[in-house]
Amino acid sequence: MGTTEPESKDFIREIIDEDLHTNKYQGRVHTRFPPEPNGYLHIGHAKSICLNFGIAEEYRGLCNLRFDDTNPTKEEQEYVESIKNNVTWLGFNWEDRLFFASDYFDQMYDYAVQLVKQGQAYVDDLPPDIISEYRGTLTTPGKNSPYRERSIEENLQLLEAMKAGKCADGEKVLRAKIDMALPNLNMRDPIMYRVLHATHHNTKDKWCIYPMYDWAHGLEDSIEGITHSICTLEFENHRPLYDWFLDQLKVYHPQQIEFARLNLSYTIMSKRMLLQLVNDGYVNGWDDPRLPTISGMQRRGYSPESIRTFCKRIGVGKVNSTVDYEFLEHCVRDELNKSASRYMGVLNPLKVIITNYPDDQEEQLEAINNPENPSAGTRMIPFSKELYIEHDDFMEDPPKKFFRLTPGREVRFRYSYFITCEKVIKNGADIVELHCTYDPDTKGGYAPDGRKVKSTIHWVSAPHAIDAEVHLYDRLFNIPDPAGKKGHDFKEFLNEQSLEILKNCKVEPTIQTLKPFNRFQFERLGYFCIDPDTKPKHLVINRTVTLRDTWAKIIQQEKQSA
RNA sequence: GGCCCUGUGGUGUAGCGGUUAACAUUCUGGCCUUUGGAGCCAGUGACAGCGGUUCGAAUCCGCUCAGGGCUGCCA
Repeated sequence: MGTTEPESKDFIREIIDEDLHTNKYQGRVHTRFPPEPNGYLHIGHAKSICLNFGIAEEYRGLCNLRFDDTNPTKEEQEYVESIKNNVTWLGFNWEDRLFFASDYFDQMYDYAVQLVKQGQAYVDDLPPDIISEYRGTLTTPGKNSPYRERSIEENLQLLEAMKAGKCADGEKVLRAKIDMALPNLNMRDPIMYRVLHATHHNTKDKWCIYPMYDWAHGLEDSIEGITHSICTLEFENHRPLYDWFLDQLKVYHPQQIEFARLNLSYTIMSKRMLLQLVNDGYVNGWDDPRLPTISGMQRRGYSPESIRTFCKRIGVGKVNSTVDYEFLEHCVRDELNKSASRYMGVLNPLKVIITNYPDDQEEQLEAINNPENPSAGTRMIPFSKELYIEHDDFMEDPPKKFFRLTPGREVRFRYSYFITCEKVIKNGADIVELHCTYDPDTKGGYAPDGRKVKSTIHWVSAPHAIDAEVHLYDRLFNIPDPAGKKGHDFKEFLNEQSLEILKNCKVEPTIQTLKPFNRFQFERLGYFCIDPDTKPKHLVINRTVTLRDTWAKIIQQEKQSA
């Protein structure tokens, strides 16, 4: 099957094993997933969710869902709702541990006062551009602010004034007093609080100063008793600061561990870029099936299981890497192959008349729902004199490797009869209809005389067919790394053919029993799901991914060699 | 010309001083098949380089090279 990966632990689980061995946290394992509610979650976040919640499950520990909402100018309630939905949909449960950084604002303020009292934080009046200038550069040390040596008393009063709303945005900040000459820029008196007169989605107008990430994050972890604070590589240089704050405060001290975030080829993972595609109408909302957002993938037809398997199989490391999107597709196909029921649907219909089939007759034929899973049972599908087949399954003048229907050739119509094409009806160059005959002795698809056919094609009975609109999706970008092309806007590489809408599709009647988001396979075509925009008289179906298509590959190769 | 992190097939991972360097995916062949699906079999293909330690190095050490991150009152 190929889904059983060798038993080996990633470096994070090795660290946890070691901590358990040395009893560093009294046998506890407590992680957290800490999204900022400033956009929708994507597949990269799914990796983090699976890591954090997965570790908690494996070690019988706990994982908190915590919103890191320290910047009210970017955060919205809509995003917190979507994030909660996504985590639940992926199959994880935070139980009673839903937290917000903003729950701790009072406590954080008290800690800041403590640091001021210890002489390790001060209020700075320097304007932003000067603070930046004083910070120095990568290769030169910074300079001390002239306000750095204020008395503790004065700092206390000024901090209180900041909190009380006596300062305009940007007028003052609270800074940690560390060392302006340290090679790690993050340690050059980092800002702890800035003045921001903004309404917070949670605390409304209670605060007009908000904590910075570096100041807040370790405190959040400490307050919640987190043992392993797992974050992405770009925070590596922040770890000394994370440690410094907790050490100075002498509070419970979790361990920060950094791993490489996920990159996927032919798409983008930046929240900023995703927001742009959504806001500027390049896609139809955050849940557009072309987006790598969890909501988009859900709508596209990805199952939570397939995403979890994908996240597990890509592994966890410290090397920046890009996973082939083909691997993601492999993971969905692999999972849906086992779980999805099969149906028949025709995307580009070509009418077929079975000339020797009685005019008013119809039959119900038994079809297997899922050959990979006998317990999925069977269903009945109607057969009649007029059928639709896929236009691509007929060629009047076929190349030699084409096994499907051609003039004079006999093929099997799946689960029904052997059919021979006798006559092609054309309108100019367009093939509009096929006149065929069937062999009544081949009912069910077997010939009593043992003769074989080269191929089996799918079909739908015309009078019974349900009309459907099918959305075919392709990769969003034309190049593997649209975000990394220097000197170019990523939108230049948008794939114009990423969405193809087919309005004249014919599907078997059973499809009507399905509900939005239900996933299934159209035999020989791919995996699909019902779009939530489906209305009673208007069926909309999204294609998740095609089946592996060796015929398509042959055609492509011949085109290339021609 | 600073600091931090990282280099194993095309891609993603395993390897923890002795292995014919493993697995998955991709690609190429073949078998099988009432989905040109699935499944099965085979093949191509990697330890960044140079020194050192050692009987023995992908594994330990050093240097070089390469990639990534860091100069928001973003997270």
